[in-house]
Amino acid sequence: MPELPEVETVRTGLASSWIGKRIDGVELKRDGLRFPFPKGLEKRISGRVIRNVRRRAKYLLIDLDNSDILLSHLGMSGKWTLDATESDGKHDHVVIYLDDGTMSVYNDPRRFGVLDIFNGDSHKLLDHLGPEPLGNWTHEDLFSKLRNRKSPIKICLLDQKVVVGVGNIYACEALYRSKISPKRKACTIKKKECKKLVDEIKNILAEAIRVGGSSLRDFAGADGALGYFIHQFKVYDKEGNECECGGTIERLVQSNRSTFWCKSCQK
DNA sequence: AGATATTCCTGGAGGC
DNA sequence: TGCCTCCAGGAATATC
Repeated sequence: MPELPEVETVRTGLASSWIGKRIDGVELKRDGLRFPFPKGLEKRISGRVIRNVRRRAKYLLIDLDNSDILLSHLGMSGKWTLDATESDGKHDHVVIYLDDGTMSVYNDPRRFGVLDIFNGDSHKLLDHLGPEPLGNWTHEDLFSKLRNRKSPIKICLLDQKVVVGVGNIYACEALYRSKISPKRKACTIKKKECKKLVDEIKNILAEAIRVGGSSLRDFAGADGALGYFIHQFKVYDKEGNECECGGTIERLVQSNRSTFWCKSCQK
């Protein structure tokens, strides 16, 4: 379940392995993932040199030397394996051959991922995205986005127009740290609470990136598979556990998604 | 425009 | 053992 920190960690891994390499060939083992692969993708990227690997929200952006940009989203179960030794796994969908003789394999059992290519600064999947939480995102910005929203704060945090990169896990954890109930209508969150929430979102994402970065070697695994790592969570998937305040962690369903929280200390 | 439900997909867990 | 159902996740899409 890659959220922003996991994607950022994958970006670091891909960058260190890919930048400066030329793509000698590409093999697509199916028609597409969540969307069909663009027509002529193999021809379009073969021979190109990778200039940079960037991230926007949970999207990986791979800059090629002809200013084309390859876009990769891991969906929920996507994984890049660098320096792979084989590429015939059940859910291996894309193989990229680099000029150093290595093979990078994209594996994704659930196929919620995306692989696309575009040129210019506009892409349908990127155009509507909200602010990066680790950029100069402020509590004033969050406050103004929430002021007319009647849905629960938890749901708004998952809305990529409000802020990007925060998924189900970090939304739960950030609300817990901020002592804000996930059920609160977003428009009732005070400016001071937005400040706390923004601070905690920045904190937990930065912490997770640090953990991912420092454990990149282990996290990458012996086979070089970049996926997601296990972070220490306080409430996520901890239903029934005792909270530090003495209360009990509970699970509730909001818009068909699990929310974990402590009724005693989140108000 | 905002809110809500549905959709994609597979694997793992739990029930019987 | 095997089947069935449910659940997890991101985010576009459709519908109200």
